[in-house]
Amino acid sequence: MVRWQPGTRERLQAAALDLFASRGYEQTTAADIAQAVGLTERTFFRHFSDKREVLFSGQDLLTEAFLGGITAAPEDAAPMELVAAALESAGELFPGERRDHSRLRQSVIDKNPALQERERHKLSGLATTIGDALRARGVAEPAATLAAESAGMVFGIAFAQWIREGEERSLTDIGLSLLAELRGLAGGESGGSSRGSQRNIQAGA
Amino acid sequence: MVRWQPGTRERLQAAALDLFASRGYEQTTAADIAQAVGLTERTFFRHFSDKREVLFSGQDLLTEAFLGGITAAPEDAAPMELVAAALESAGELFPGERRDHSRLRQSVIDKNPALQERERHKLSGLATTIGDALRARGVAEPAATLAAESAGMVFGIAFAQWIREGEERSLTDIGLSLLAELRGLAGGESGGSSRGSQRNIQAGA
DNA sequence: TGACTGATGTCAGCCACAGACATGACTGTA
DNA sequence: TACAGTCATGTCTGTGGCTGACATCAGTCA
Repeated sequence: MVRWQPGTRERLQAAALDLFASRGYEQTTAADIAQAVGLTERTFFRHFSDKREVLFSGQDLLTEAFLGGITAAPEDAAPMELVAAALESAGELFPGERRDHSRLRQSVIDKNPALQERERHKLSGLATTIGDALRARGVAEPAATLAAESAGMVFGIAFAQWIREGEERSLTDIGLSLLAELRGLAGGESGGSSRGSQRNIQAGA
Repeated sequence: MVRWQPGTRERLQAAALDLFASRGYEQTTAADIAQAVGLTERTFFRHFSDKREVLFSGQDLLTEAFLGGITAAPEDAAPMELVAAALESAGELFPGERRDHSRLRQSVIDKNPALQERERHKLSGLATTIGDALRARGVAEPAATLAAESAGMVFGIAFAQWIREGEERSLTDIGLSLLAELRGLAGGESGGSSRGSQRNIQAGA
């Protein structure tokens, strides 16, 4: 098992993040990254289906966390409670120590539209998978799709807040708080006089 | 104004959709599309920033429709009411006659991940713009972001339903119905016994 | 020992896309 | 009429993302 240096993917990912952060994403070629860890461009593309993907591995772990939260929830949980359970479970994947790394990674993504596209796509795939899980648990349409997409949406907003400078709450706390806010927003009197929502708490509070 | 054939962009778009639909997206080169309307590849890329973009023009119209709905809403409308207004306004952009064209276009997109990425990205950009509009109207965070993303999310789901075979309701009807469903889902008793959501109406009903 | 496997290298090629410059209507103006 | 300016287009050339085909070669297993 030591025929070649192990952890090739990880070394490529680390080198890629380094180079992207220092030199910029577009200014870094796939060959640069490969060369940085003593490999060839061709090998890079054997490990990652495309150049962007080197920043987006580990998606499966996130998906599994969401799914795990749903599976572990009580049998009679309502859709939005399943979403809450999923968010809690996913939040555990991002302890405080990971915040700095996430920040660096996100700063790279935020500078490049192509990377933002991929990020959205991943989030969207996550929502699709959650939707499948909800339907498998018997949640009907369109509730399953709405709840699943809401989960992805809340996670995305929560994550963005989590890595904001000065933010100290855990990802789970932020996510659950956003979910509560959404419930307040959506559940509000449909009649139409909820000026109250204008003075809602700040996400950063 | 007739120096060159007018409507170059539109002719390129039509040719692209044709070729993508018959031959497949990846099997169609930018040069193929250009040639189909008597132009060169270079000219194609002067009209569209990249190959995918030829399928995604007209985004501005959609954005404007959403924004128009928000602007026209009563001063004291709650965030989710603004979302409803935006959805109504956007729905008008897609009358029944456009359904078939939308279906064809979507069938191409559904077959190619790269195109799906771009589609999500556009929807996400739309949500961002809506968020700005909501904040400009005084909606606080995180309500503005949540409402804006919800608008994009509902629009996306509604659109997918609108082009489903057999669907006959208008896009606006579907969108408003989904929004109502979301409000029911989210607003439901947070206590945790809404088994009722399992028998919610089908989107296709 | 020898067949086999699996990660890697090498080579050649396609295509998306971009910069630089030329062209050839057509327009406005003197 | 002539001449300069504009603008969409063509031409040429180059880079980088990505792929298929084939070779290599260390280690594994029969």
